[in-house]
Amino acid sequence: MAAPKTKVTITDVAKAAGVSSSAVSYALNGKPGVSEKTRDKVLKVADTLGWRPNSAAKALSNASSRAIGLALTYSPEALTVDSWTLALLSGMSFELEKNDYSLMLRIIPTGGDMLSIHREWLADGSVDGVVITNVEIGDKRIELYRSARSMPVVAMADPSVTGGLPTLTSDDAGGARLLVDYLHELGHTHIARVAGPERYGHTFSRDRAFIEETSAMDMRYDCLHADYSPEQGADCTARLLAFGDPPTAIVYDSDSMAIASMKVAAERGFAVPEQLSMIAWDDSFLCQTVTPGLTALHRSIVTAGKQVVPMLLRQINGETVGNEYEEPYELVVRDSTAPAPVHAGQ
Amino acid sequence: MAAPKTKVTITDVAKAAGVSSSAVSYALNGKPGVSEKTRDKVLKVADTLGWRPNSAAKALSNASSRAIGLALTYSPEALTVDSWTLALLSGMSFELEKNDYSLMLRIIPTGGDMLSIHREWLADGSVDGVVITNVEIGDKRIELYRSARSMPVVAMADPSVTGGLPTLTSDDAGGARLLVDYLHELGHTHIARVAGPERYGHTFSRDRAFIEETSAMDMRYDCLHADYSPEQGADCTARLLAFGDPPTAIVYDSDSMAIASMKVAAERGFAVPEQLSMIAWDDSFLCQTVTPGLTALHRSIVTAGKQVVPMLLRQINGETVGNEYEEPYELVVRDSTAPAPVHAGQ
DNA sequence: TTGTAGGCGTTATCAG
DNA sequence: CTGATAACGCCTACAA
Repeated sequence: MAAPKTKVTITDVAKAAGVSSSAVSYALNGKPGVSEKTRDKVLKVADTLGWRPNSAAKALSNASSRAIGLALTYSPEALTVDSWTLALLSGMSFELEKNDYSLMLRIIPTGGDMLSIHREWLADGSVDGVVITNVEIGDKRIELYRSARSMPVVAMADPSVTGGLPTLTSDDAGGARLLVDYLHELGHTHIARVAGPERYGHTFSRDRAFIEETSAMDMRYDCLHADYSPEQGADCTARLLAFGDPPTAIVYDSDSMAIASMKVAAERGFAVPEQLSMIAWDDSFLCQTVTPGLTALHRSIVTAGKQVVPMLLRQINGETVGNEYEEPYELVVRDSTAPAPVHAGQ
Repeated sequence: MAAPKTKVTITDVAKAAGVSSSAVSYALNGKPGVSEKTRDKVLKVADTLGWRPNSAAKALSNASSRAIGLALTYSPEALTVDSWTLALLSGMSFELEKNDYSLMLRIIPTGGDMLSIHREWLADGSVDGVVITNVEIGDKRIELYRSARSMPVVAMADPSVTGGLPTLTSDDAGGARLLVDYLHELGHTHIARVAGPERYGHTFSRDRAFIEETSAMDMRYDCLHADYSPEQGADCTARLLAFGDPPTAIVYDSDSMAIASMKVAAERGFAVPEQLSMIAWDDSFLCQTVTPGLTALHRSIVTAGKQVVPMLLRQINGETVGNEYEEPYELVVRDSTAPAPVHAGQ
């Protein structure tokens, strides 16, 4: 077959088929208003001519771009190993492809002007819907979409920070309780956590749940906040272990911080898990491949990505959607956790 | 400020400013043909009205979408930790944002119909340019874009498989030589490699360079091909170590396979690096955080991503671009490599 | 310097 | 069942 010369339009097809352009449009879109015979002819001609709808013209006419937007923040250090982002992209893409939608991805440096991207999307019609992640407390994006009310949105966050926008929530408080209770059962009375950035809503949810649950269990709880980067994770661990009375277990808000910290523990002479238990919040292949295997709080980000898309599509379709919840967290016990060490003299 | 009611168009601005729509267009695009006074007025009105150009209309009118396309393949297992992909996305996004371009990302399952995505892009005008990665030998995409000649493209691959399309190449052969020579100097005479999928052009380049260089150095060289997944990486390692006469050094085509294999080596009783040296092709934070630290062949994928975008933009701009080369590989020696073990009795 | 008119490719309306 | 015709919002000759 010959390469299609240039762009072939619906008018070309109409001309070649000897019908009007509207007949072609009907035929091509499987709509009534055209005879079977004409339809077949048009389809055949369109095929041989290699016609494809022009996306811009379609978008202009329908006021729909068949794309959804995702704007992420880029932290040069932390991103290199961020399995979360990639899993989300995969999950979303899987559902988007099924529905003939594309993903408009924008990644900007941390601290960049993300809000203007959303303003653009809100006004220029280049996306039919938007997913918001890493929602901060008092997040401007929430306010923006809330006041506009014209753009399908799903926020992946705790409902307490999404101001009534459709939300997909992971049970962070439940996860925190799961971890605290597990460590409590192992006899730990002093635990610590290296958390994600304090400004994020999910970090806050976890913070609060940890405090509540440890206090209910009468455990001592220390918490340091980092940016998910291996470096800061390791730093925080070093600080925690330098205490006169260091914790006997540390929970990390990301697998990368946990893994980077294993080396620190080893260097400081803390045997894992005998003297120090370590747990990663969010599981990945790394947790199972590292030695000792890292006990982790598991959830499927891919599944969350798959879940968020239909919520968007339903809105685009004019339906109202409420909040949904991700699969619950699940504790995967490996080799990095053990009963609390018995202090000499106790 | 009040939330902009609905979409505000150029005509609305014209009406509000009391001028014609073309005057508005000129003013907004900074083109001559309008007085300073009018321009200022228009700009002011547009701003207060919250006008933003409609992307579809603009695209239709200019035949330009200000988006570039990237279609990737999704392997549920391998993707979870693929730092390569994310680094590429970051690098590309960084440059794209600077130039006011978006990234159209499509991820499909391995074995899916990627070609039809490209046919779509070629015909529907939804992207102004395309980046092709993981080029296979005899890749249909190359043929497609070569015969169409209408779409700006950059292939990230070896020029030998890109059929004359503009190409960004990493010096895979050079990297291979670097590794072989390094291991040779350490006294290794029998090395192995767990490579990526055989169908990829870059795998082939490495394969050939390894064979040539090891043969020149009079070294024995074994090679197994895997899919970059930790599982297959570990499997291959197990097989290699089960030989009666196992290699004393193994090179992995991805950091994830290398890391997953460290556990296998330990289980089989191979001390790293004393009895077995391990090297990862492509460096990441994981390599330095793991114990022992993994010696790695380093390159900046982020930089490559940054490099590929201008190549595309220049083409979009009508310029002709040739092949370019990524920064050379650099060997980062850590703790997983050592002189070849001396055999008992030698 | 300004405004009018036509085109970009589709979809949708409304006569025939 | 068909085929003009008018949007969609922007750009750009071309006239005034």
